[in-house]
Amino acid sequence: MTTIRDVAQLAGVSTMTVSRVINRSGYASEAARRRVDRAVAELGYVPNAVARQLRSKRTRTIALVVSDITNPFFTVIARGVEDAARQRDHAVIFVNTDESQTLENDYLRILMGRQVDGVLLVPAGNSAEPFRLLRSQKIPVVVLDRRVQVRQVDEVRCDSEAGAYALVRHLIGLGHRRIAAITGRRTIATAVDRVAGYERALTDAGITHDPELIRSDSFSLSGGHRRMQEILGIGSRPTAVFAANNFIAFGALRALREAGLRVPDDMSLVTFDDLPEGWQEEPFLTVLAQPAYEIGRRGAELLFERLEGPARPTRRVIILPGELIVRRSSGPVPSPGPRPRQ
Amino acid sequence: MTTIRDVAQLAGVSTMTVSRVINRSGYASEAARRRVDRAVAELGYVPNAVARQLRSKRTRTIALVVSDITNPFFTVIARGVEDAARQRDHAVIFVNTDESQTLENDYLRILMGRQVDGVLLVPAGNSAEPFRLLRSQKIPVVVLDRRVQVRQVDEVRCDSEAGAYALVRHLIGLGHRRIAAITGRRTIATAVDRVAGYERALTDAGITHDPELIRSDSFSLSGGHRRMQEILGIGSRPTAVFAANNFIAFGALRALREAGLRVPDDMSLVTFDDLPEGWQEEPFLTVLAQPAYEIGRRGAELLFERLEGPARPTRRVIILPGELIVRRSSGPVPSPGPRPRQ
DNA sequence: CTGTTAGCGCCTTCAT
DNA sequence: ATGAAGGCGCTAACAG
Repeated sequence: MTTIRDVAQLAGVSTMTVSRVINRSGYASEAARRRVDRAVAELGYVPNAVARQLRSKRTRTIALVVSDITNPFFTVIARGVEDAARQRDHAVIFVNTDESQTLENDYLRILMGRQVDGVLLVPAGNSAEPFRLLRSQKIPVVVLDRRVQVRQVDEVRCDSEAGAYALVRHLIGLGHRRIAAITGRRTIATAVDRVAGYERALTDAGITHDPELIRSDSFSLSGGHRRMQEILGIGSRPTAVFAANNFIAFGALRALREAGLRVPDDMSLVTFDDLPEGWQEEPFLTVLAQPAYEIGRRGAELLFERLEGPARPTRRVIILPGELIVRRSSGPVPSPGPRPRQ
Repeated sequence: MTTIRDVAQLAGVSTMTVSRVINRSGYASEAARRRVDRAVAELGYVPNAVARQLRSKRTRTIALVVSDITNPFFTVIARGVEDAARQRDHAVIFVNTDESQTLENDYLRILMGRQVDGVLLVPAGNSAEPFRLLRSQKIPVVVLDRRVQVRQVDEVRCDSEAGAYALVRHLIGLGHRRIAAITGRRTIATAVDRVAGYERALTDAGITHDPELIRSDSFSLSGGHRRMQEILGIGSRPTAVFAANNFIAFGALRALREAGLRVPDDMSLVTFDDLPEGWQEEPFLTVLAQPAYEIGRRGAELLFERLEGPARPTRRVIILPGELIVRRSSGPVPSPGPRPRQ
């Protein structure tokens, strides 16, 4: 490995001069500059960032902690984060917690050890522990996607309550009055907020909500599938379903198809989360598209602001609007009478 | 920040003893061990990995360089890499090159500076330059997904030629004889290999291939869309299309729908790459599913083997089989005569 | 079993 | 404009 000393030797100057030339800091004569540049090129010298980090106490590295990078929503967030980080010459370490608080905790300790400058976190639970941990080492954190109980933590997310409201109001506009909701675990704030928006839409329309129509499970295919089956089993079926995320929606869709029901002819279906163009053949679901890329990008920028000027004690919460995209999965209430299937 | 010295002081031992206890290396009396553990807990001490890295010359960090993490194929690879890395206590730095060789080069230099122990690379081009660069710093590299001209580089990928062969043979089995192919830029080996498999399948079936039916463009929605439109414009239309990846397939599908053609009634469509369950409503395309997770996982494992025993000079190439999944987008040849639409 | 010494590669500080 | 000394936090190597 070639070090700054090798360069200094070849250029016939001290290591300090090399350092100054490389970092464009301080003075250096034109002659010295040229000789150093030549030596650097000749040796193929690349400064050792680790040594630099040890000296400067900054790693120019941030971490993105999500539940599963395989979820398209988080993937797009990751891309937003990466683009913002590149602009500021920072690297990004990604980790997946699989929604496990234990794993999250383990990872945060590792990341702290690695001296990351900041953390973008999609919290696996609603504990304050991770924030205490990070604060104990003075590592700034920005929470993405989820609302959190902890005070004094910056957040960037989509407005879940308003988004759910828009989706359900759309259904009500189509004439639906019995509308089911399938949401995630109530320990995750988004699951709660989306139900809140759903309930407010019903209330505003003068519809009393039937607790039997609200189901909670994991934000997963199997969760959506299971709860949709349950809903199909109850006495007076709803005519529409609001799914709290894309996985739940696909699970529900599967259950509907298995039951021989057509969407939207027999049942309307709307959901949170759109898929990026290119990941779907022909968009079909009426969705509330979250600005995932922006959540990532702005989250990272908020973090960089903290890193550069830590003297800004005020907490910041950025709530981005979602976009209602009406497609073919939502339609008018099916006419009563004999079911249209044989 | 609390350092190893603080711990040593509180525990009343030397820093070396603390180091030994923390790393479970060398001897330490039960008493010393207990006192150190207590001190560590009391101070909330987290060892500084950066200092460790500087000393030990190993960062326990690998990099994954892909074109775009937003592509589901790479996302799943990333997950495979991350899981393998976690098992070995390594962190992963992700970067996106957007298929730009310049960006790739810039990133590799940055990663070298950060002293990553190894690199998993999906090369943006077919230049040998990145490999020279990495070799100059003795950083092991494993190439994922793509075949590369450079000797002595480990590779893990799916068998593109055989996969294309299987897809096209499937079409031939359905009776198709005029089959178009839309592939990516010929600078990328996978684009070439997939056409080779396509051609071999035709040849084996005694079909002379019409160069007019082979189109090359970027591996993108717009590429697939544009080339499909062209193909629809030629004199004697094909009855089936082989798309070389999922983006091309979706672009082609869009062009077909815009032209009022139904799949598979008017035209069959098959493609490389499946979407993970949960990202699609109801799987529709006949695909050659690549084992993306395995590509990532085994690529990382190959890299770790190199890192642990660098005394294995032989090059290794792991070629994983894809899986043909027949769905509804491929069907028999449409009967001739008046077109079925108005 | 434990401690001392030295130095990883770089940059801050202070001289010159 | 340039260089020498020193140290970031940790651990190899070598004493004891």
